[in-house]
Amino acid sequence: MRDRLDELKALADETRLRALCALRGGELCVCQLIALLDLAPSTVSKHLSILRAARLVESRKDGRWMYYRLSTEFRAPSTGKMLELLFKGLEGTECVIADGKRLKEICSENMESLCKRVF
Amino acid sequence: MRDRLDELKALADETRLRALCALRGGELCVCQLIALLDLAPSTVSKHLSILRAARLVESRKDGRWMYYRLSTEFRAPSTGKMLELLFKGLEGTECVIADGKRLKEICSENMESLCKRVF
DNA sequence: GTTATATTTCGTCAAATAACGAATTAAGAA
DNA sequence: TTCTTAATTCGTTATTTGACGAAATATAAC
Repeated sequence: MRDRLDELKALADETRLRALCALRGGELCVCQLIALLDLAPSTVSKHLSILRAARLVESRKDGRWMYYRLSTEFRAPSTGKMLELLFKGLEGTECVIADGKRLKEICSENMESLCKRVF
Repeated sequence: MRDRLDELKALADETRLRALCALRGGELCVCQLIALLDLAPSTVSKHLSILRAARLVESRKDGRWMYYRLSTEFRAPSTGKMLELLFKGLEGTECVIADGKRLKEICSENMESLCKRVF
């Protein structure tokens, strides 16, 4: 019950849902998520730590950069299926579409200059 | 997005999850839910109104009593499937088993005397 | 009608949460 | 080494949420 509640609480926030949707396309650097979500670095970092604590995302460090991606293994097998349904339900949402466009621009940007911009 | 968030926020609370699980067995009167959850009537009523606002439960009035049941139609088709997965993941949970036993006792009780007890 | 009773609404308080900036950490780059 | 920089942790503040009891509402019982 606790595990399932942690997952649901992690999902029940617009910013974190947007971050998860963005990660569907593959791993992203924290600075890219900061640019997308347009929030303070510390705020985004906190959101990511909540998602990671619920095991919804995993991370890897590469030099100065930290990359986050959707988890492939979850605390319960049903969680993965739930997420797929959730994402399907969110596809086509105004917000998700807008984020998708914005993310394309962000990903085309050079990461060094992106970091300069967001920090 | 807002609809989906309302649903997730409604689900991201232990008391409301317990109430939903209890309703899997069929509709229940508010006083039965009060007895199960062991919270103040006003508190339980608030939780139910949150579930209803998210369209996760429906209600019908019968005389002095108000009955709540799981919705059959949701805001999005995926919601029903998500709920099934969620319930499946919760089956066998210590808390859900305990509630199941307790609910049996509660349902065997006469409703008049149950109400006397909880109010 | 009046009274009793099941439920909801409202106001309040305490705890949890999301936001930020400042300080800290960890990893190149100079 | 020292400096820069990406990211996190910490401390504070404003907002949201969950709990309760008191008051209001609605319906049956008298």
